[in-house]
Amino acid sequence: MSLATDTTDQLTLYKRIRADIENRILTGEWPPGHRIPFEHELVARYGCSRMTVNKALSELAQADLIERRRRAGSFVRRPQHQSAVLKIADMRAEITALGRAYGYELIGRKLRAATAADRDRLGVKKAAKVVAITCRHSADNVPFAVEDRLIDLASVPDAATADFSREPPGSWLLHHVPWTEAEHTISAIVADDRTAEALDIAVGAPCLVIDRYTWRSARTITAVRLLYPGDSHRLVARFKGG
Amino acid sequence: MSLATDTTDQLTLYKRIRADIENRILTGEWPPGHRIPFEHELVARYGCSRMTVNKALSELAQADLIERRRRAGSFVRRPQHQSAVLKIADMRAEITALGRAYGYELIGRKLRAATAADRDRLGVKKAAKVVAITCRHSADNVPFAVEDRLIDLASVPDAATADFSREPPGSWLLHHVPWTEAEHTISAIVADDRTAEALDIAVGAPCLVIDRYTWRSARTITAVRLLYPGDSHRLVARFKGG
DNA sequence: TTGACTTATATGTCTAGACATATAATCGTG
DNA sequence: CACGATTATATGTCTAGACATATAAGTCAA
Repeated sequence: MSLATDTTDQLTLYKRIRADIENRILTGEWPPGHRIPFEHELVARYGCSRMTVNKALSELAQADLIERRRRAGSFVRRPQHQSAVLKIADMRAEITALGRAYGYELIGRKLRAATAADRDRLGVKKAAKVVAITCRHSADNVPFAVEDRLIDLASVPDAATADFSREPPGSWLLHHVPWTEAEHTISAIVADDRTAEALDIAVGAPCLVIDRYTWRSARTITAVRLLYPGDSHRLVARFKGG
Repeated sequence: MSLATDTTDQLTLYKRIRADIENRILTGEWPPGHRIPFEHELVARYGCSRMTVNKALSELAQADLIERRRRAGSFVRRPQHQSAVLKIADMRAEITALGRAYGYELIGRKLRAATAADRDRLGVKKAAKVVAITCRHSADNVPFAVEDRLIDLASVPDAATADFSREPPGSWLLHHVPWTEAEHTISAIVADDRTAEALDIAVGAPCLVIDRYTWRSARTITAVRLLYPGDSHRLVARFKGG
């Protein structure tokens, strides 16, 4: 089997080298732990300069496919933990992406000094002002999810005056506070009276719960709880890895 | 404000350049759409060769923080969709990572020709042989999740003879069929009699359901349904992005 | 056998060039 | 004005070197 003739693509050299090695790893020809040829060997094999193979190997290392160790060489990494990329677009995008009509309804909005429960939810210690928002998202006029959100005004003062009667707080935040980090907790509950009514489902029906806690460089921004009807299978995540 | 004096870290030059630009983007100083200085400008500013700033910019482009356009320049990208990295380790790792004792119990294992339902679950059309496995994972002797799995023997013939009485099929597969792709569907149900008994919870209690469908280069491998007690908040996902 | 020192070596970073290539901007023409 | 041809330019890739640095492996003494 030749090295690089299976795909006669118009690839640049370093991309071909990278693809060659990637294929060997993905097909299992070079299993985890296997030592990749040294850079100087690849240089000889492909007849190019070391910078070129270095670029290919560096990208493979960045993708966690190989591990590079000084003096020792480069090695195929063992499959990492399966990690799924869960796309949680903002609700409007999520629903319109499904080809359904997006509907939004503000149920409640309150500006208040943080209660003990608020502080706990946001993970802050000192007293602060917060906005509490409850709203509902619907798809084709059917309830899709209810949202219960807390925004820390110390981090996002503009949220005090923002008009959430038309624009969902998630979309608003996405445009005003980019590049955040977040932590998600996914769980299931059975609907209580209030939830059942909001989602138009039966009391005792299963609900999917996503708690998302968002911050930005150690500053809390918002905590949100999303409730979905449990039978809807909407959190689809694809992942690559092994 | 100086360019690179805030962090006097022992970083290599290209990493410092990358960090400088990244900071400017993350702080909002350079908002989406902003044009990054041209390579030759950065060369002048940092007093280095073009390959060095090119490496910094290439990595930022790989990380989707900037977009590079020939002749036009490099531009700060608008925040992508929030995407969460959902780590779904194999169950043993997941439980031991929590510092709890892992327990495994095979409940049933059947080798059979695929039924219509099996084919549907696996997403294959032609008849095939499958292994159906039901098992339970426990943490500190408390039921943690029940697993209901189907393995396509056409793709993984070894699974026919593998001993799943000691080793969970997930771990086994992870070691025998690396580098797969998968799709997850997350939903919620209420426990029926069988589920309630298996998880040692009340009938009607909420359960979190993860359906994972795994393939490898267009070949179906396995379909698994995991049932967790709904109150356990174990699917924690952190994400970065905006 | 163990620990400290030395050496060899593979990777990490960097340079000062080069040519390729896509494309924004300009210029000319109908 | 519209449209096609030309040009300028920023990025993309590549080279043939260089020195730095971490570390596996070998060496030697206690």
